[in-house]
Amino acid sequence: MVRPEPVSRRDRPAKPPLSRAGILDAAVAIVEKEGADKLTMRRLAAALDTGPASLYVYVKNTTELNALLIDRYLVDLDLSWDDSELPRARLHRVLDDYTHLLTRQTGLAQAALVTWPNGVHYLDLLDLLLRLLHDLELDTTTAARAVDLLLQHATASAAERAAHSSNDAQELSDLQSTLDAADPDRHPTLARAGSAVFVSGSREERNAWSIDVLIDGALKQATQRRPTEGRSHSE
Amino acid sequence: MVRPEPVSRRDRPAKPPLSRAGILDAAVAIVEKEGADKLTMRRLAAALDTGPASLYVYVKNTTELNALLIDRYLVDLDLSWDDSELPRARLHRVLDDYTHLLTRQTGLAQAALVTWPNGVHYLDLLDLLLRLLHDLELDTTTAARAVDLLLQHATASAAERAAHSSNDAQELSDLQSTLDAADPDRHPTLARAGSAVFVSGSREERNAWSIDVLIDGALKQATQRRPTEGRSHSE
DNA sequence: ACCTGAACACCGTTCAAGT
DNA sequence: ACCTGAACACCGTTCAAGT
Repeated sequence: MVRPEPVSRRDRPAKPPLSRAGILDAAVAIVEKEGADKLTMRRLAAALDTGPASLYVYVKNTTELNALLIDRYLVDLDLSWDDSELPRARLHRVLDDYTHLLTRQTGLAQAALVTWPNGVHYLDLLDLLLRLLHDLELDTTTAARAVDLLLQHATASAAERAAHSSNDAQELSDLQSTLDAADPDRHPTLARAGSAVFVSGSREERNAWSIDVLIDGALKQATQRRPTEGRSHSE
Repeated sequence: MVRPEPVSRRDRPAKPPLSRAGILDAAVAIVEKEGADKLTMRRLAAALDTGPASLYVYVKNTTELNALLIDRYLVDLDLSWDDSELPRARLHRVLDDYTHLLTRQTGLAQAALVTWPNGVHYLDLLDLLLRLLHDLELDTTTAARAVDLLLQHATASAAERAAHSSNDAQELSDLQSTLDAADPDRHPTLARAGSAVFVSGSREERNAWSIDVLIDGALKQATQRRPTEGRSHSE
């Protein structure tokens, strides 16, 4: 019974001690090289030349790992704002950037949807969004809710795109043919509209449209609140 | 070597032959009893008293299984509409129902987010939504996009709720404490707003607010288009 | 032709035992 | 005290072989 020779211990000069930062670096390397869906506790441990159990000393579970990873990615986001750019345009840009960031790696957006990113870079993003919405004359409560809605949309869009564009996803034609199966008697409105309307425009254009809808809708909500501004006696 | 006696063959009278419908029934039973996250090919096969390989004769993969299952659940949705109910109110009700349906079982919403439901009941839902939006004077293109946006919001909300409320999710307090960690120098807007604004109001109220934002935003978009109505020469 | 046992290639998490 | 080998309890999917 020949045991495989233990992988040479001298290759890396004294395998560095584990640490949150080191684990995160290795995680990024895996995501970059193999995609976020290949980031597993076992692979991560293997990359760090240890057993999976060791990771649990530094990271509570997979959910926490994902939350940390997302924040780590957020550092790449451009969050500067000089007033030469109109707030609405800046809003579009940062949300596009955010969506792109999450789309780059399959699985990252998925994680972001069900995970509150945990870290300072996420707070940076929230701060900028709030600032921009304030600049559009939204009150604090409305702005906070709008931030929620805008980020939810950006994240969900990224998750959808990543899911549909990769591996064993459904084909776009599946949706088409489902829609074409609309029975004019049972689905008159749908049949009259035609399946084409659901895929009209480019992804970028649709996305920009959605962001404007969200902003305008929030603005309307803030306006309705305006009359009661001085002191809110009703409601 | 004592083989375990084969589980009695006479318990169920002549194990019924497999079929798409039978598989789906068994899937619903599992989801109902153990939650959608426990629905796996292997468990499903076990429930049908066969090996997992057999399922692949009727279902392409897990993604297709989920798509079929979601449509199967959609049958419970109330899609009637008599004009005694204002279109906006009806819109709220059907979207609430849809969110509830997906929230009931962890994992169902997750699947819906990355999977186009496949079947006639989904078309029924689309038809009603389109009809209601037309009634609010939206043109077909705007209505179709609004449908997308409304369903995306409903699905994402359900996924978030299901994820955060169950099993090994992050605590709500995690978000609170992340927000409270806002450094007044680095995150002035956030710190001034306070962490409370991000969790103001009940879930139902926040949800209703979001739906109104989406509807109003879409209405604005449709209005802007109105001037060019007769024939669209520009753009 | 239709079905499936068994195998392949993985997972996350825990805990007793080692240093 | 800190770390981890090995085990526990699972996954989805394929394919050669059986009826």
